Amino acid sequence: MEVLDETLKQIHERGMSALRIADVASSMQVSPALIIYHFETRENLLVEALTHAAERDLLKLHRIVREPAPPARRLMKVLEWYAPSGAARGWQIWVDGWAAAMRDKALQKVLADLQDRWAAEIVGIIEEGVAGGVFTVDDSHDVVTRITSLLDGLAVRMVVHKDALKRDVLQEWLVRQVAWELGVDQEELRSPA
Amino acid sequence: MEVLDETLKQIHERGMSALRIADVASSMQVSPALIIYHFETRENLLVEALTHAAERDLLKLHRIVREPAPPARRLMKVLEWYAPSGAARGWQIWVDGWAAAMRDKALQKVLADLQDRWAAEIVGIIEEGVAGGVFTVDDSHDVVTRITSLLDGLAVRMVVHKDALKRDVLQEWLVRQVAWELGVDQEELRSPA
DNA sequence: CCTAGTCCTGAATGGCCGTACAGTAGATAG
DNA sequence: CTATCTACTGTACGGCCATTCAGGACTAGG
Repeated sequence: MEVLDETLKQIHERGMSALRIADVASSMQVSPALIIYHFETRENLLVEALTHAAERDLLKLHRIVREPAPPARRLMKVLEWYAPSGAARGWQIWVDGWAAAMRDKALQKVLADLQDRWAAEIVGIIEEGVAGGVFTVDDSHDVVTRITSLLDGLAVRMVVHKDALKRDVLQEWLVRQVAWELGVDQEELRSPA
Repeated sequence: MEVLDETLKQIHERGMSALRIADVASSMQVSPALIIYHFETRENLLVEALTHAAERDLLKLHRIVREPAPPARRLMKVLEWYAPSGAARGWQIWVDGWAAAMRDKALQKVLADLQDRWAAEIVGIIEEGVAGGVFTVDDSHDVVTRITSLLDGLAVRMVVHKDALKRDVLQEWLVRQVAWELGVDQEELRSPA
């Protein structure tokens, strides 16, 4: 949906709480009333926009997970893609989303679903690796929670305190952590030149 | 300051972006104009409130750091206190703060200072431990960034997706991570019964 | 006393914005 | 051709809220 993309763009620029229907409408060259016509309320627009963003991310994630490549390779690809880059476009939205979700059940559900499906995909990769004898884990779900939590925390540092953390350092630390969690050598995870 | 405490309470209840001067004023039984009289603008009130919260946390932190106890003990005490509990009162404010700070330089500075001073205190403990031969680290500053990032990420899960993560599991994982980072045995970190 | 300063108030002001509503234009179908 | 439906618009309502302003009250210093 065009409107949802524009809404996400506006959220990225102004922040979720400052999103104005009038802005979205004028960017799309339609009347504000039309937005309400389709989405009923501003709240609802926000929820659908985040859902849309989540769905898009999950699609991309799924594509990587399906690729024909060894688990280690795919896992690192996922993490590389998920990790914030300079603009960190996607991340700003999630941080905004966390803040909003603390007081909004609908958003809470959207984020919880996103989180669950994310975790499930990664758990999948890891269990493939375990089955193939390359990874050794205690509880793959816990491992995923820990790895993604670390990533979230590091991402906050990049997004909030701009460039307090370089992207390649983040990447490096991620490799280190993953190697430890999965009982493999860091070299096996590093992407080939 | 009374007003700042009340402001923090309101932020906690309604969220930063929804804070209304009128609410703070009426809770304090004064006129809204008085708030503006003292703080000039709403923005400014928010910045000062967060600064106040940061200062309060840093004071508490410093008290723990100064205690006469082995470094390992003090480090765990700090992390136990910083970790979110059920209500997670403090944490909600920081998540809100992150979101707001992404678009507000003044807040960015407040949070960056808080972060730096936090890190510095913990680095202090770790270096004591290293000097005493109990800890082994590569770069103590990096270690702190990693540990606190993990904590932030786990905290998000507790605060946003309420109770998707039990407090004692979080604690457990923290011990695990710290033990690894500092090259000590987990048992040496666990708090004595 | 008087002056000046500080703290505080009530009552506007001004602007913003989500939302409701009544209605238009165009397409579709019977 | 008519009736209906859908997508859409302009306009206006209604409320909310930060901020301003013109003072009032109380204090302290001279």
